[in-house]
Amino acid sequence: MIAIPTEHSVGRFYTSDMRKRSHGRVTDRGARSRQSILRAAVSVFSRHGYRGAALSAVASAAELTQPGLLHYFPSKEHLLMTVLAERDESDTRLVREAWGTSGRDFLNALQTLVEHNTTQRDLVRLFTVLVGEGVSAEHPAHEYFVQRYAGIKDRMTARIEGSREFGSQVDPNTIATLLLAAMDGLQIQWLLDERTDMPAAFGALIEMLTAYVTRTAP
Amino acid sequence: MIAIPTEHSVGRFYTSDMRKRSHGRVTDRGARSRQSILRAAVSVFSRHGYRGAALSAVASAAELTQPGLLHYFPSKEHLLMTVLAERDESDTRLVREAWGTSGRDFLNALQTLVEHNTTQRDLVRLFTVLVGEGVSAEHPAHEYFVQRYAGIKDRMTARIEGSREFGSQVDPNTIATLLLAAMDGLQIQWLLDERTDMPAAFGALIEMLTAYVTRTAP
DNA sequence: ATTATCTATAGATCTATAGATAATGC
DNA sequence: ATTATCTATAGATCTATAGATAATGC
Repeated sequence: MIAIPTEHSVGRFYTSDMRKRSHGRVTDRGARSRQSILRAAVSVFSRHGYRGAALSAVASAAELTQPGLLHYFPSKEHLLMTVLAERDESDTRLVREAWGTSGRDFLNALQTLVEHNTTQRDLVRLFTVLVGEGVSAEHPAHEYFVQRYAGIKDRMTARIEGSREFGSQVDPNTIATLLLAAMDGLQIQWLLDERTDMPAAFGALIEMLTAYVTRTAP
Repeated sequence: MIAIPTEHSVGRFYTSDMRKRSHGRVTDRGARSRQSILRAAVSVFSRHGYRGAALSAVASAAELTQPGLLHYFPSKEHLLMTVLAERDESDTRLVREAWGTSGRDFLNALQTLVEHNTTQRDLVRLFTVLVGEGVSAEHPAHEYFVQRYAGIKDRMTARIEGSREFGSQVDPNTIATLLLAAMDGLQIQWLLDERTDMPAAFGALIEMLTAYVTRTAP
């Protein structure tokens, strides 16, 4: 779930507003604490989910008291949204590079991403847990995930449409849906059983897909 | 996520022990209340997850007070496990029938299941939310989901191995992993955006898979 | 001066238990 | 008699605020 570029605005709301309180000053110490809190939040949220995580647990993992944490993030919800926004940002950077130009390169980029994710257990679990909670309309990150998935799928679809390797025999949107579904589903299985070979299974999908679209015109 | 036969024992522990308190008697009224609680739990858990759901919310949805609910289930955790066990059971029945004999029938049964799931939004959301929370080792249903997925994958793998339609060119375990992943991932997307066409995307996978295995020997 | 952090605490839940009362079934 | 259900409540959290003290940087 980690990656794939996104640029919706949820991030901006929550990332920037915090540092410009009163005069917008940030000391080095403050910047370090803030980062420490975000790291701790990834760890604690990924293990307990948003609802199961106590702010005090995040705070103590960041070596602060719980009100100390709230000096940087006005509420638990703000902390959550900031974690999501900042993660989105850093992952985006990573994938944009791998995002080739030909249809074949596109599939390779996805495969690379799946391989990369096998080294990011905490982050994968974070997104899997949060999107699980987030399918409920009541969850604070629900709208975020709705937007995120819509954006990802749109970009993937456009990417497939733009490649002549994919003939008109397959519907780009359907293929995008399927590729994304496979990535998410594999992560669930991998988190429940680390012996699950995500790259192998995803590779099989890509091979079948490639074989399918090159059937008529190889 | 709903279905696919399972027979591990988690269910037995939690389903049966409740009715045989002291003398094991159950009045009609009691049986109705118990069912009412389970129905309410599906609804509330599916909307708030296990962690976000308050017993009092389940109780009032079942038209009982919160201590009234605890007369039937000694703890929130027992209620959760019973919901999972009883759901497993009823879904199992449904799918066993559709579970054909030839490899083609197997894939058809899965397709039918995906179609059936589009009419079961609450149940699909229940399992998606709970498995999301459950990927964390700290969650009470973690072990349940580990066992459930292992069981499902084993049975799917065996089913694929037993069909001569699937040549030796594909690894049965890989295919089982991929099919299961696609189902889970599609549910996430469908829950986030109901316009997602799960049957179409899953059908595309089946078509590509079928084309792939019949490539050499059609 | 401003930022960072702490202690103390209000107020809201939430699970589970104790014990009383109402309903049901031999 | 036994089961079903309720009221009351203990005890444990958990978020967020108020207000004091310590650290930092012009």
